[in-house]
Amino acid sequence: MPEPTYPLGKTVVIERKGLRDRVYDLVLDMLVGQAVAPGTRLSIDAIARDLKVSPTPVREALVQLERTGLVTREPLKGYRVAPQITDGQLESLFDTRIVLEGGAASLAARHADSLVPRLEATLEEHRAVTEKVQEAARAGTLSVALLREYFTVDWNFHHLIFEGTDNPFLIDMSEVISTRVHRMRQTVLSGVTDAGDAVTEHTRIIDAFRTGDPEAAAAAMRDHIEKVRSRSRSDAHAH
Amino acid sequence: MPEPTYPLGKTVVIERKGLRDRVYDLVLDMLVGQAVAPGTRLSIDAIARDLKVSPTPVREALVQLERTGLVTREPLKGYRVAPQITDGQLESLFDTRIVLEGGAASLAARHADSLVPRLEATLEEHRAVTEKVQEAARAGTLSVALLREYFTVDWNFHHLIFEGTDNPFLIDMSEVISTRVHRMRQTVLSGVTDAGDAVTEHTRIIDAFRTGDPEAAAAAMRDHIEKVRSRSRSDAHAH
DNA sequence: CCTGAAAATATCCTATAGGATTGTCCTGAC
DNA sequence: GTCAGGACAATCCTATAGGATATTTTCAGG
Repeated sequence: MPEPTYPLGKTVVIERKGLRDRVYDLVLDMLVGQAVAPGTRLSIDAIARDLKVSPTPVREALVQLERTGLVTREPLKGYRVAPQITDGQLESLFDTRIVLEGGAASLAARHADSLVPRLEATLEEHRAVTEKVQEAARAGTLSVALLREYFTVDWNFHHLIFEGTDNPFLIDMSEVISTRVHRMRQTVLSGVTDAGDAVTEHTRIIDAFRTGDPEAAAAAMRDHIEKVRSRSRSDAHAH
Repeated sequence: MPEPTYPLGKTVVIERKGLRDRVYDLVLDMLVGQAVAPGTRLSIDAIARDLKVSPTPVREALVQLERTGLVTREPLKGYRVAPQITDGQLESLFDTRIVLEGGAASLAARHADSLVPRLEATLEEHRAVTEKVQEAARAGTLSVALLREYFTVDWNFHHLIFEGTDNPFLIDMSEVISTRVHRMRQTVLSGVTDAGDAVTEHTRIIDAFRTGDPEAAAAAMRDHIEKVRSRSRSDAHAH
């Protein structure tokens, strides 16, 4: 006898998470959200007291966070917010992005047909938010919330391409890149000068996808990231 | 007053690890060592009883292992050995390797001078072990230990190139690849047919590094991995 | 013999307690 | 004033206990 089907529309899968996962989400939001000084101690007991939970789930959440590179651990000494990224590491991060995202673009070109419309939709959001940012910048009322929104839609474009590869390993690695990039933007505080450039470069990437040539898509992506790198350098120098 | 320097020769850094890290190492060795059936339950309490420790450090070790993809977790249900890799995932894994290792070879070519000698040394080991494997295969006395030794020296070559990039992010990602590749070889049990081919292909990679051309190194690496992929396919088909 | 529900067992998850280690502060000697 | 040594506090780490959830077993009814 088949069980009755309930007309729930889209069946929303209820995520059954334990305390550990909720603590993880909270601490992660705190790290990528408000800027917290690198090197700050993350006391297990203190966090537990703050969140009104026992230290046990907090410990497990921090173990999980350690793998993302956002926090570092010294045995018997505790956890700290990962130190500020050095110039050398920043270059390494861009090198890695060029390798990873260039390759992802090449692979995603296989499914360009279904990918391009989604990229266009995201680009439209990106364009809209960019206008709001530029407007606010002229008026001198550039809020942190708006900046965060801008970073999010910007990254959404890159993330879509990773998902377009349909490759679980690459998608997994994109998460690692994502946290590092977001954290970098917090501290370096760049990304305002390139408000317009990013949109036009993303447009070129979509154009490359439309040709269906994987190498063209990869080249457009590499070119974009190289330009982000050079803009980032001049920002740092202007500091 | 400078503190006295102790003539300890090479100062061995004593790793201060807690119980958690030792449990992690033990379980990891068990997973990549002896073949354990995918889907096997990893009971926290059972492992704790086996190792004569409390469940707490075991839980944290498993949280850490979850990030490597070797084990999966279902909240409130427990941990399991990650399921057998599917054919589609295997293709994705090779795609990722081509992207990642091709890019790594390109970047490592910057330091080709210091890298080539180390690659040659590892290749020599690889060649020696290969002969032992072929000999044993002819005699019909191919032990698991010898096979594991072969896989190790084979991977050492690839790992050296990652280290040659001097890029912490790429090196980190190579670890993820490493565990997956080792686990795949356990189950697929390939790698015997290509005993000779791998050495010659590695030789060609070194030759490419000698030219100093990053693109040549990347191409040689991509070519090698593509060949490993096709050999893997025919092995699976022969099964 | 098979089906389905209820009890029993095993397991996961969180909380609490205590030992071990590290960092800090204070005192006293040179 | 500077440095060494010791006591105190804070923190990490492991162990144990108990509630909550999942799984297995048992058993009654068809």
